[in-house]
Amino acid sequence: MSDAAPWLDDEEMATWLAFVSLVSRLPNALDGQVRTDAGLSYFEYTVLVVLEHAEDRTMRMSDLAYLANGSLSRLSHVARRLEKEGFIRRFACPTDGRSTLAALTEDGLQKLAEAAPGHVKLVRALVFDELTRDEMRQLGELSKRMLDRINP
Amino acid sequence: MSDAAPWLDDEEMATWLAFVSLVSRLPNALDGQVRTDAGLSYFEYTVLVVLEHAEDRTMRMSDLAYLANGSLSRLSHVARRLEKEGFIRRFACPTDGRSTLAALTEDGLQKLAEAAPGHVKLVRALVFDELTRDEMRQLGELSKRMLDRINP
DNA sequence: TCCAAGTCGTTGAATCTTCAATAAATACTA
DNA sequence: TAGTATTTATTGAAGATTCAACGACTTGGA
Repeated sequence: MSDAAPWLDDEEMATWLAFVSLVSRLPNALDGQVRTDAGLSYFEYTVLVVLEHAEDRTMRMSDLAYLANGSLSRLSHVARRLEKEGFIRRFACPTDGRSTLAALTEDGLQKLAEAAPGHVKLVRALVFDELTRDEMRQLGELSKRMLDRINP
Repeated sequence: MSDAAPWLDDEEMATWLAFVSLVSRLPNALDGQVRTDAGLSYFEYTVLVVLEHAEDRTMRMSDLAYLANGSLSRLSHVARRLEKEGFIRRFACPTDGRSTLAALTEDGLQKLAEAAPGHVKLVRALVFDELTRDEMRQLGELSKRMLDRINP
């Protein structure tokens, strides 16, 4: 902590204000759509989407939490709710007694179908319709680099 | 809602996965630093920063909520905590009886000083150190455009 | 002026998330 | 192999956020 970082200059500050505002507001926008269309939070929706693309639509809780961008504890609480509603089921992992596997049910798959079209439409409207192909690639590139900094 | 949006192609999907992951994780990273350095949530910190830059370090609750990227209700709850701790004070607006003004106190200013250096350092480490000048400008540009889509 | 409609902020209840503690199983090491 | 350290997941309590309802005030039009 000994070395002080220089403060942001005007251009950096303008960039930061816009970017941090985007980062704060985009999740709310996504959440609102999914909640309206399917009665799920965006995190719950993400959990179901990740499971949908997993092999056998099944995944370890730890891995699911990581891919859904949430903590294991958060997932555990949410999984209880999702299981209670019948969208997923949980069972012990046969090869590692510590692990729990979560699987998407048919009801969960159907729930996804309710939210997905509206979600794609919103993502297009808010993000992709605004970008050229090159800008889109660049956004992905920059995002990956920043992510690498965030993750250990 | 009649027209269906085409699903994302591979490049779009890869971009979206990275971007949405970033958007989900960056707030947590920022929150952790501010919480460690000053015992504030990132939203609380943002509220103080916005006030710091306001005229007379004073601002209407509504405007403050907007600029801090939160709902008015959220701000109202947080303002109670911040006021209790002595970092801000609230008083009736003299020109509009409906409004409340919030002002940063000396203690609040000092609290900011505890968190700011670490915050700049982290923002640099996670975002700006990773980008060239042109990429930085581009990120700001794209962020602004997406924000315009989100806001009404 | 008076009333209806709109704006501004707060509040309490319900919901969600985090944090720390715990339990159970596996991996490592001497 | 015994003992310790790690990994995995869940839980309950504390804290934070959202939502809907409310009260107080202002604005605009009849």
